[in-house]
Amino acid sequence: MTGDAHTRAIALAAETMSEIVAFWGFKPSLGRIWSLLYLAGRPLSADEIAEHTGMSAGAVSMAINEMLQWEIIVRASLPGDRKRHYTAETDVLGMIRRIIEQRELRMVGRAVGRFEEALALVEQARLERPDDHELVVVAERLRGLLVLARVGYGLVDGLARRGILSLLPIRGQLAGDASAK
Amino acid sequence: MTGDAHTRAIALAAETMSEIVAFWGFKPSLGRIWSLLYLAGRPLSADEIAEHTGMSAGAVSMAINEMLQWEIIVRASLPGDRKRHYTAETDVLGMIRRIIEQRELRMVGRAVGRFEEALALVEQARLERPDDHELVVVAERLRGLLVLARVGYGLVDGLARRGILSLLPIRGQLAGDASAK
DNA sequence: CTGACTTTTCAATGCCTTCTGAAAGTTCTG
DNA sequence: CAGAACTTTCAGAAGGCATTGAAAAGTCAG
Repeated sequence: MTGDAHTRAIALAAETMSEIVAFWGFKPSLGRIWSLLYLAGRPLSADEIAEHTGMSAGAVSMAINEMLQWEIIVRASLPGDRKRHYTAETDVLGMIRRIIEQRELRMVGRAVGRFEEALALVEQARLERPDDHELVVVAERLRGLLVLARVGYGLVDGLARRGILSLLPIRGQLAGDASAK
Repeated sequence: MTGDAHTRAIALAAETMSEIVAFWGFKPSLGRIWSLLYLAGRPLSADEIAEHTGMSAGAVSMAINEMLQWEIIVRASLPGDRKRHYTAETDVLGMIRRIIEQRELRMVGRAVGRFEEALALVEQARLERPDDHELVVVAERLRGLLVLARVGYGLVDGLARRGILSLLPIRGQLAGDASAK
């Protein structure tokens, strides 16, 4: 890592964020770009982003549009410049809430539906072969998965509705700095 | 999807689980194999797994060892058979707790450390150039990220210690079936 | 100890996702 | 409305990751 402390700090934060969002299922470059915009503190144009990240103009364009869709960044019209500029959405908790609502909730919901479908298939098979003990086991375990998936759905739904911070109360005591800033 | 209802049900559940675990950052095949073992309700050998999933013996071996490490499946010695057999761990909540503890907690912890490092770099740069307003903005925002990361760490840590179900109380009312089974 | 059977290892392969580079499309200015 | 500036699109390239296939290692019964 080269450059002055300022540059290195931004690179380090961007790299960290890229890993976090990759872990969370997004392209790493989205995290890098968001960090760049967030820490720049002013609107940047697509080619400034390309320059700082080393990405091609095409890749930057695609990343920007993906992030606009998630409302993770925002367009900022800068007077006197024909280029479009972008700033990072700063309400990180809101971003997380939105993503949970639009992505995780959908995924868990689909899982619930598929487990229900699988269970229905087994119950149907049981009607035809009531004495098959194996089917009893499968049905029982599928019911277990289904219950779990439904509980998960309820949790995610609650998170999406109330926001991540609704989790904090359960922790009893929260580290002092959590309410700073 | 072909075969009788029983077979299709298992395939559907396995596919669903493979997507869930893939989403969660594991290889899809781990989810498929776990489902297979979970729904089989009896110990299966490596080649039975290979047969049902269509994977090669090598891939099955690697998947099995990865799952044994996470304690997601368990070895079961079957008398009279030289092959090793495996069963699925059935305590799904315990599995989740373990994974959160060993993986998510580590990752969030690393993020905290890296944001601290980045902030330290910026503070150092500020000593040299106290009038650089840009550095003030960067430092302030980095502090924001750091606070968030620390709160996240606290949350994940709480989850790992108390288990996922510690989240349920916050939901006020829980769907009736959550405490079934 | 031997040979058969089972599991592990790992280089080569194929697959899938993301990025590049350039052409096409769009928007703005004069 | 012409031309320049900027953005988007997309076919192909690159790279990363999981799987294959076969050889090596390990295990067990007799």
